[in-house]
Amino acid sequence: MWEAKLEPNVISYSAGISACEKGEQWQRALALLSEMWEAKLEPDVISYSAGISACENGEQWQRALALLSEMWEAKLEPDVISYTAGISACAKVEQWQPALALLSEMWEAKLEPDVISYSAGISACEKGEQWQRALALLSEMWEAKLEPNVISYSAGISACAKCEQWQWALALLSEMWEAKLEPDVISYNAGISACAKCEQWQRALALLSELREAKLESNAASYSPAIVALLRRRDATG
DNA sequence: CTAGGGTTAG
Repeated sequence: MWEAKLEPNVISYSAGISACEKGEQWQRALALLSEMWEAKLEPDVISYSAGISACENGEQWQRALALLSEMWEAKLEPDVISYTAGISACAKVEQWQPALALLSEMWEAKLEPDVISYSAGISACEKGEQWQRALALLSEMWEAKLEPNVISYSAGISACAKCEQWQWALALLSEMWEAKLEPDVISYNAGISACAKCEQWQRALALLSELREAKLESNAASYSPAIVALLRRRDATG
């Protein structure tokens, strides 16, 4: 654009930053942010949030946090989306403590985290194998009148699955029905995975049937854990 | 008109 004597604006730069998604492109994203300052095109909240997401994809969680600080310094108040992107950046690399710290920081900054922020936090707990904390976040959402949705619950069930807490995974599935939230394939698959990991193969198969009865389209992730559980049982029983 | 955030297996 510069070469064509067309001056890019803040939106063009933000789009460019957002395009720096894969692999090592986070460096390019950060370079674009600096370039904006040099060109006196002040990056806005969206440009920075896109930069934070680029850091997430590049697994650069500290740099994501650094961008959030930089925003405060530049008097560009990060919004709910900027923070949520930061939480995801931490989640991606299993940094559940900084992810939860960001959630608290949001409340302190009077930036009310929304359902997406909490779901990202639950996902961070899942990656960091903190199932109790994932459950705590779900309760916290209800208390804050932020109704968890199917995605929040699926993330919670995954956290239970990862930590081999099949009873809690099933409890969350029931809780969804009580809350009139219909579990989707992802919720079921996470539940099947939890049961399968704990050698609860009958329960895994029961969930698989439920999934089919609900006319939800099963996929490879629905069957793999159940098959693994059955194979383990076969090996165990000879 | 054109830009930013959350869920599943192994």
